[in-house]
Amino acid sequence: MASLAFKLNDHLFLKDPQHTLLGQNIISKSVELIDKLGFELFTFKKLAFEITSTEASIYRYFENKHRLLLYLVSWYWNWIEYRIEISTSNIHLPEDKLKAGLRVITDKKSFDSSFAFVDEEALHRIVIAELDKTYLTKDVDRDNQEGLFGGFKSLCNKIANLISDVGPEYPFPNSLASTIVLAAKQQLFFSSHLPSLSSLRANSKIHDEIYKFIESLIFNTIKPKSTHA
Amino acid sequence: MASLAFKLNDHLFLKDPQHTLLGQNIISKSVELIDKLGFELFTFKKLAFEITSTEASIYRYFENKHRLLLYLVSWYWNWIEYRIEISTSNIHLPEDKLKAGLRVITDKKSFDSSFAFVDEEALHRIVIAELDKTYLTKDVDRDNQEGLFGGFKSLCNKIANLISDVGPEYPFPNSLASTIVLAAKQQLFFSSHLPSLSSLRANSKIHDEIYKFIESLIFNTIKPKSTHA
DNA sequence: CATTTTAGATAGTATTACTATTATATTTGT
DNA sequence: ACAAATATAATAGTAATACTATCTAAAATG
Repeated sequence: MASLAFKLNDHLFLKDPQHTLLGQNIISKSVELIDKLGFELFTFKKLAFEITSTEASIYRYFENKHRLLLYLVSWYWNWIEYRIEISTSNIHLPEDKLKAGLRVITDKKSFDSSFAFVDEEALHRIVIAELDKTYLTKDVDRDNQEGLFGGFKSLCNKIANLISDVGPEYPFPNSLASTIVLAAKQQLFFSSHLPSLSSLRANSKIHDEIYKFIESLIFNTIKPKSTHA
Repeated sequence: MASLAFKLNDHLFLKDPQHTLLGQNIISKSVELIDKLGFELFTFKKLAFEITSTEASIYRYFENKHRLLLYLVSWYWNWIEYRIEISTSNIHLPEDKLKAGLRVITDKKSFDSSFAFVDEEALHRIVIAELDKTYLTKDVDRDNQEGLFGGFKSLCNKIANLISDVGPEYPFPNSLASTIVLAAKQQLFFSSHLPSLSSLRANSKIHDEIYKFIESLIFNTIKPKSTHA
């Protein structure tokens, strides 16, 4: 089994955790722990205990727990973009390319054996619950300058391009791209926790329902059929 | 000047802050302070210092700082809904009613003299930056049972109804409503902090731009023109 | 084999998010 | 007008958090 690694922005970590055993333990156990406790109750001390190491050792890899979260989230977006690349590479019709991309975004996430020490299902739940905390801080602008949101920006930009290929005249491709990427995760959350904020039911078909919601949103918006009808 | 008050869910507070001077000071100064420091760095100790009172006194009004945030956000959504009611009450055409509602959501927020001790402009910034923290917690389900998200749910429901009045056959009114309410604030944030995630420029016309983006999204989605063209 | 790198052990600090208790104002009902 | 209830202030205390610092041992590397 080939084990791949993403090249993430240097500022996300002090020492690249992908290269050492301790680093890989930090990643895999922090995913499990943040998923279980939520980011607020997650601490380096608890993580250290779980991997039978010490706080000080973890601080050698990550400046603080916010950077660790940024690292995980960034890894997630790299993974999504990589999956979109795979699933759109042999499609040529712009409409179908966009649809394939939307499928990746709205699909259920499950373990990807190319990345042995990451539980993608848990990581997806973390992104749903904690993504906004990565950029809704007083440090956004500084963090952005350091390139810490590169993964998310790159993915949204990719979707924006797919949108523009379908509807070159549509004036807001970037806004639409970020809106639907966020809407996909919001609707998943709402459907199971605040159901009155969603028209979708949290059952086995939920991912397909979200896809339909997003598809109708995008295609009707970028190619209002009346224009050429 | 008539001073109005909203009837907010009892569980949001221990003692209603609208009824006492100290309570009003807590509200008005916490808005200023959370806006300035961000929710993480905001503490009851700092707030107590600002209003020359004590931590213990503030704890008599609010169980903890999360409930205070929920209170402020809830107040905000009540205010928005109230403004939508005013601006749509004398409109009869469903399309125009929906448009008027969208205007309220996307418009620049400024001080409303009916509520003397609340700075709505600052409160709007708080909602943009901190809303997600109100429900993206491990306590969502419990908080939801207590009715703490009533304000947001009620507003989204109102928008969903306006949507259904325009397009009765559209299958996802609630999802669309929550999506656009959140998109409006996200785009405002992105346009000034992560501009590559938005097609809109953060200048004096930003609110009008956001309106156009949202309007095209909604109207094309709920009434795809081809259907009857 | 020497040296750099990596990790573990231990200790310490300011701050946070509370809880508890007591004392003193202020308001209210009669 | 006065007692009783309520509201607030003052003070103290606690477990936990998010770090920082230093020193030593082990392991990888050249």
